[in-house]
Amino acid sequence: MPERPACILLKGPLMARKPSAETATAWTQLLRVQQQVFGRVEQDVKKAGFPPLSWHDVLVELAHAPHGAVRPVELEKRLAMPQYGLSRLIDRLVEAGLAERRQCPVDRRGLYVAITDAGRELQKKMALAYAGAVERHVGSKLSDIEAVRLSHLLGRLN
Amino acid sequence: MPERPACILLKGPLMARKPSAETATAWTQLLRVQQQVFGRVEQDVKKAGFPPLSWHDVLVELAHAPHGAVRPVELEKRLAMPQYGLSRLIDRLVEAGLAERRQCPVDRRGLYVAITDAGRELQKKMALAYAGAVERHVGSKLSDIEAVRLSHLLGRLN
DNA sequence: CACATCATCATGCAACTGCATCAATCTTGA
DNA sequence: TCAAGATTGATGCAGTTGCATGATGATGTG
Repeated sequence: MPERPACILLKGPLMARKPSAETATAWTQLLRVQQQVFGRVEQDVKKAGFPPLSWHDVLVELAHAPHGAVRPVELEKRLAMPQYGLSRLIDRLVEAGLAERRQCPVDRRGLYVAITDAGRELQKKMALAYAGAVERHVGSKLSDIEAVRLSHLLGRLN
Repeated sequence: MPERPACILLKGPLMARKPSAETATAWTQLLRVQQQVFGRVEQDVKKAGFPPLSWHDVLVELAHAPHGAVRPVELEKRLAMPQYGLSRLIDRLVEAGLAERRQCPVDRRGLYVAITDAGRELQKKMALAYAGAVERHVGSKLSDIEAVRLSHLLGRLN
């Protein structure tokens, strides 16, 4: 079977096939619900006196890593975060005394970001507030079966 | 801003029940997948030379409203956008000649935001690029049945 | 080796966001 | 009617993000 012939219709912006109504609804729901639920969870955590959730994401990665240290490059991949965003997030963590930068012995371009004791402590406290908020805004609204189905459907988008 | 109901169980950080593993997975998937998919769609639209998707959201609301004009208060509700965010988004739309502010005859605090011809034109073109990107990044990855199930599960979180 | 290319991380700048607050107007209730 | 309070919208400020680019060190190739 020959390749689909190069189609002039696909060249310009007009080539786009339209999504079905079902797809459109799923798209808008995805945006809206994620925004709402994320907002509620982060608000709860902030109102408990904690920094943004992204701080926690990094601290968890560090806390669970051997020696409490990870290369930024590795964090970028694990957290799907842009390089400049991570660089500045590390700035803030360092500024707050929660992490420190160390020279990487094997690659002198590179770094290790290491969690401090204060970082570990904050991470543990924050995890409680975070978990509570997720339970309140997600766990209590879905059965485990539904949660699995949701994860699975979301996974198909990746 | 509505007060959160006082709940003694929510007072300390320690009271928080932890979410199940299923819930936790659903939460992380929700964040990750939404971020990824939204990023891809918005990138596609931007690379086609269009402004952010939020512009489109407002333009669509305006375009479909009677007389092409809506009160900001109404937009806030429909788009679930914070008041100051919308106020500034309107600034940008006006600045770009896509909308204009008009005095509201029935409430002198209020406004009407009205779409311009240029706004209608952009909205139409943008809708094509937007629809194409959604079809590419969402529609093509889910059957309609799955999309309905996804919408339904997401709806339970709201 | 010498050079071009790539990988890693930082940063200047403009745009955007969140928060608090202000100004103007409307609504309510004694 | 009038004062207290609520609603509507804008804005100053600090913090954050996106984009492009720079600086430095690694890697690969002739």
